[in-house]
Formats: sequence, C-alpha cells, structure tokens
Amino acid sequence: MRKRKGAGRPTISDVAAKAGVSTITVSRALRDPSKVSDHLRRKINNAVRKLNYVPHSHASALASTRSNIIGVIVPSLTNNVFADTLRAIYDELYQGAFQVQLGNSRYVAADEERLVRTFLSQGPSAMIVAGTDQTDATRELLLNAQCPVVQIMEVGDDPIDMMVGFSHFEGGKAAGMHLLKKGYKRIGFLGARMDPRSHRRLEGFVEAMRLGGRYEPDLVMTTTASSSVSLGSELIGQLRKRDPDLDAIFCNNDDLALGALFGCQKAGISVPDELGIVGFNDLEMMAASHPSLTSIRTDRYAIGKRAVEMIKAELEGNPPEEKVVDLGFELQERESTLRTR
Amino acid sequence: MRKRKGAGRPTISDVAAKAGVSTITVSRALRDPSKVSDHLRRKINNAVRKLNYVPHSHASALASTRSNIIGVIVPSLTNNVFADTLRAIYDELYQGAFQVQLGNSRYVAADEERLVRTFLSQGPSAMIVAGTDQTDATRELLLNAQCPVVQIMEVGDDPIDMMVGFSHFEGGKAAGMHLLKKGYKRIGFLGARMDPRSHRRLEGFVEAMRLGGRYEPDLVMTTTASSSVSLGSELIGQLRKRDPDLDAIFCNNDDLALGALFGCQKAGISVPDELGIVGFNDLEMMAASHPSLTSIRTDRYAIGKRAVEMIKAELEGNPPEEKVVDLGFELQERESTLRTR
DNA sequence: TGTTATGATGTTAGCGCTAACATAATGTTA
DNA sequence: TAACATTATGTTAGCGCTAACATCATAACA
Repeated sequence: MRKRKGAGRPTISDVAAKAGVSTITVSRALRDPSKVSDHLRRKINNAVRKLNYVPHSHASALASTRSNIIGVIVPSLTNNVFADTLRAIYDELYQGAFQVQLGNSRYVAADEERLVRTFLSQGPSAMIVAGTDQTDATRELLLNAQCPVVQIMEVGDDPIDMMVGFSHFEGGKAAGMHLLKKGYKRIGFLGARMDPRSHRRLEGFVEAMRLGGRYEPDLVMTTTASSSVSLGSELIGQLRKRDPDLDAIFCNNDDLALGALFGCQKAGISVPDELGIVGFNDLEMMAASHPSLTSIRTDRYAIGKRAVEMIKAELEGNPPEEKVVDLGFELQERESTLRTR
Repeated sequence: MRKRKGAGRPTISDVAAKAGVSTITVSRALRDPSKVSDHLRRKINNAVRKLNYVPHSHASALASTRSNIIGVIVPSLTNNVFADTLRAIYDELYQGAFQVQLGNSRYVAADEERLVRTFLSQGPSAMIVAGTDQTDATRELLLNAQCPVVQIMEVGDDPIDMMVGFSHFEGGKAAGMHLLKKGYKRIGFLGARMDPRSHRRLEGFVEAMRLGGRYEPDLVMTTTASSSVSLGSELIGQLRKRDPDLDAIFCNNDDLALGALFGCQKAGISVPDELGIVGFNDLEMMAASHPSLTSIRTDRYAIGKRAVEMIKAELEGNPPEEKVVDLGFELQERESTLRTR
C-alpha cells in the first residue's frame, strides 16, 4: 500500500468528521469564529478539545502563503538593551497565535540582509528589525514585503513602514548638555562597539560640546571592540593618561560607565568631584552603584511593546495614524554628576 | 480561471524546468548532493542561482513531517546567563540550514509545557530546554518527540535524551567551602528568584556549612523576587541588621553579589575584611569591580556550543557516546574574599 | 553471456491546510 | 410574492515539497 503516514496527529479532517461538518468550516471556526454559527462552532470546539487538535502550522502557511511567524532581528543577544525589548515583544505576543522567529545579526549588515531574506521566504506576518541602517538591498526586500515592518530602537524620517524608538543624537546631546550645566570643563567621550546608533550619540554629544564651546576632539575615545565593564575601566585610565585634566565623561553605554567608575575607584579618583560620569540607557544597576550613576533612561520595554501593538493594529486593519513613534528618553541625574564642591 | 497565486517566488518546479530534470532530482541535489550526478548537480545549482531560488520551508516541512526548526526554550531573556548560551547556539547554527525557534517560559513550568507542545507541533529537528525540572507532561512530550532533545545548564542522572551543564549543588558547595577555607565564621546566603537551580546551589552551600560546622539557618535569606543589583544591595542590609556579626555571604548570582558590594560600600563596610562576598556565574563585570568579586565561573557559551554539537552529531547519525556532559565550573578567587587581616 | 547488484533518475500521490468558487438557506425590499 | 441581498456551509483544487515506489542504465559477477 502506498500510503504516506503523516505526523500521526489529528488533522482538521478528523475534527471535521467528529463534528459532522466540512473541513473548511472547521478552518473558519478556528480562524474567524464569527463566520460560523454558534451551533456548529460549539460542536467544532468540542471536537477540537476531545481530539486535542493542534493545527499544523506548516500546512496552513503553505496553503495561505502566510505564516504566523513574526520575524525579529537584533544585532546582539547579550546586550541588555535588546533583551529588555525582546522580553516586551515576547510578553506582548504571549497570548496570541504568533510565533517569534528571532535572528541575531551580530552587528553585521550583510548578516542582517541574509536573515531578512530567510525570514521573508517564510511569509511572516510581520517583521521587526533593529535600527535604521539597513543595506539598500535589505531595505528593498522589506519595502516589498507583504507584511507590516517595524524598525525599532531609533527614529528617523524615512521609515520602511513603521518606527518606534528615540533619537540617539538627542540623547547624546542631552548627556553632554547635562555635564556642561554641572560646570564640568574638560569633558570626554568613551565609546565601544560604535555601531550607527553609538555614532549618533557621539554626534549629539559633540553638538552639545560645540554649543558650550568645550569641544575637544582629543577627548573622544572610541573603539570597535565590544563593550564591557572591564573595557570601561581600561579606557578611562587611557583617557586620563592622555589628558590628566579630564573632569567628566559621557559613556556610550552603562557598562562602560560602570567600568569607568570602577577604574576611578581603583585609581583613587573621586566621582563626581574629580570626574563626572554619565552613562546611556539607565540599566537597573545604575541606581544601585556607589556612587549611583547618572544615565539617559530609555524605555526599551515600551519600545518592544509598542512595536507589537502597532503590528497587531495593522494586521487587524486599523493602521496606526502615526507611523513613527518617538518614545523619547529621560535624564536620570544621580550622584555621579552631583558635585559637592 | 480558478488558479491560486502562490507566493510568487520561484518554486522547485521552476528550477527543475530550467535545469531540464524532474523536481525530485532538484530536491535531492539540494538535500543530499551525493545522490545526484556531478553533471546534473552543476546544472541544478546554476538554475538555482539564476532564479534566486529559496526553498519554501513550509512545503518541505509539510511533505516530510520534519521542519528545519530547532526549538530552544529558556526561562528568561534578560538573564545574562541564558544570553551567553543563546549566543553560542546561534553562533553554532549560523552556517547550517537550521532555524532557531526561541521560547521564553518566564520561569513558569506550565508555560514551558505550552511552549513544548507548540514547538513539537511543528516537527522540529531538535529541542533544547533549560534545566531538568520539567513537568511530568512536558517530560512525556519530549520523551516521545521524534528528535534529539538536550537539557542544558544542569546535569542529572535521568536525562530525557541528552544533557549539558554542570552541578549547581557542587557549585554552591564549592562557594561555601571557599568561604570556610578563608576563615569566615558567620556565613550567609542571599538568594533571589529561587528557581530549582538556585535551590540546588543553596543545598550545596548548606552542605558545605554543615561540613564546616557553620550552618546557621537564620543567615539564609531568600526571596522569590527576580534578581537585580538593587536587590542585592537591599538584602545585604537586611541580613546584616538581622545578624550584625555576619562576616561573609554567598550570593545566588552575580547581580546580587555586585549589589551586596554596593550595599557594603554605602554602609561603610569593608570588603573583604569585614564581609567576604562570593557570587555565581562569574559574569564579565566581576573581574572589573573594585574590589574585584570572587565567583564561581560557569562556561555558558560552552554549554550552548556543546548542545548544538551533540544535536548535529545525533542528526548525522553519530550519536554521542556520553549522553550527559558535565562541563563543571571553576572558582575564581578575587579580592572580595582576599582578607588582609 | 545471462543474472544480479548498484546507482541515477523519474512518476505518482499525497502531507494538511485554505482560496476561490458554488450552493443552499434565510432575510429584505418594493 | 418575485427579485435580490446576505449569511452559512460545502466542493474542489491546489499551495510546494518529498516519500515511496518504478524504471532504466551501468557495473559486477559467475
């Protein structure tokens, strides 16, 4: 006999037979219950429960050319910033029938392009990608994708489709302005990784320094090495060697800021009196350290949540009015910039 | 006309037509090139390239009842411990044709069960789940799954299929023994979240204390709240209030340890002289802090890497000899337990 | 030289689901 | 009450791929 065996699980036909209806009616009852009478719907739900029926998502995707996958591509899995956003996405998608497909582009644009290609080949229900710096090809792919696309973490003026984030330029500028306001004179910048968003934070910082007449290119220290607490500790040492009069720094991110604090403690430099420190993102630890660390608070969780809300709205036929949502940031002023003298 | 339109992308038939062969030959050339002659393989590869053909994974999964998905379920996305392991899994799977499907069980066994059910319904190529504390139903599902299953982060004596991790009991015990060896007398335990692995670390710690004749139930402070640096700072204050003679603590994890250090600094308690601190996992920051923090180093990256290697071996028909791999841990002794008096 | 093993390719029939059309049952309007 | 919408359900034919079997060519062997 030439039968193929299948997966051995109940299929939609089994449910249909049990409920005494056709398969399409079961299909409708499951996807859009309003299209089926109460009477049949009840019978079908009973059959589903009794058989413990779980739809075969691949068959559904093949027949409808649309999968229940929401593709998410982030540049890092270990960066807490994305972890918070991811958590929000997962939390928000927890109830529904969507599956998250997570890709890690490792901060490489070509890898992102490859992932987008792979994900789109599965006919996702939506795509979420980090940042606004896609390659032309990636952009093109996403523009032609037959699904909502949200760029997260950052805002800009030419969204592929939708955007949720904040301005890293303004964030960097706010950090710089704060240090100026506190009366610091020789203000440095510590940057690791230096992805496009880091660059824009630096640009904002430079803008602030220029406005305050304090821009000093030599005080900008960046590396492509990936960020870490140890690195912050090391870099602050190097920068102080380069310029002993340095009296404040803005760090690319909170890991570096914490590392800079440790570096100062090791070298016997008092924070904030001898050196002011500002971080970026305001991770939880910033409030707990001693002294506590000033940072630019960004709401990563809200970004993920909002992105999913926009996608859901779009899929339900209520496209959001605002395609670009700027969730802003907030300066969290703490002891590390609270001079006592 | 009654045609359905499909996804509009080239299909295997297009490739077959272009190469002048049948579809099954294309299918074979792509999945197991050794089954097709050099001559045809070359023609097929050319056609694939020219048409920019990407297989429709849903169709493949439907026809073969086996998808290219590797399901991974972790209890947290924000815990650095899992982030490192996840990164390894992604790195290791980067080349091949597998897709990672990541689930977040949020430390809830019932959620894990639900995810396992969903993932298995897609006929994954393999499953990776964190820990050894699945519900009976989850265990049953995974036992019956027609794919390799790896339990990660921990080892035990009754693997569902395979295991890669280390003994949390022994880790906790090693931390306790170290503090005893350093001459600390009133040694406490700080624990947050208290998932099963945390419990076993506590049990190991208690065992060490008993062996040293220093077990003091009152010095064990745990909470179900999720772990954070701030929490560590808070808990150490509470525990010292409860017992002012406390002279060392073992923290459930590094976040708490760092928080405890901050708490001590705020309260003017010198580490390590007045209070010794040991953390768990040895995240990168532990070496950078001032004073640097002693911790139990665990190789999370290696766990993920090894898990994928075992899966690949299994899928290629070379089942690994050792089904349970204990990657151990290593005490990293640093300043926080280096008494000077 | 005929018989059999081996390898390369093809034919056919689904995998489980849903789009597209068809039909039956009911309500609405003049 | 005829004519037409509207709603509820069904029939049919794929979506794109691969398992299972079939066929043909070539090599291997007695």
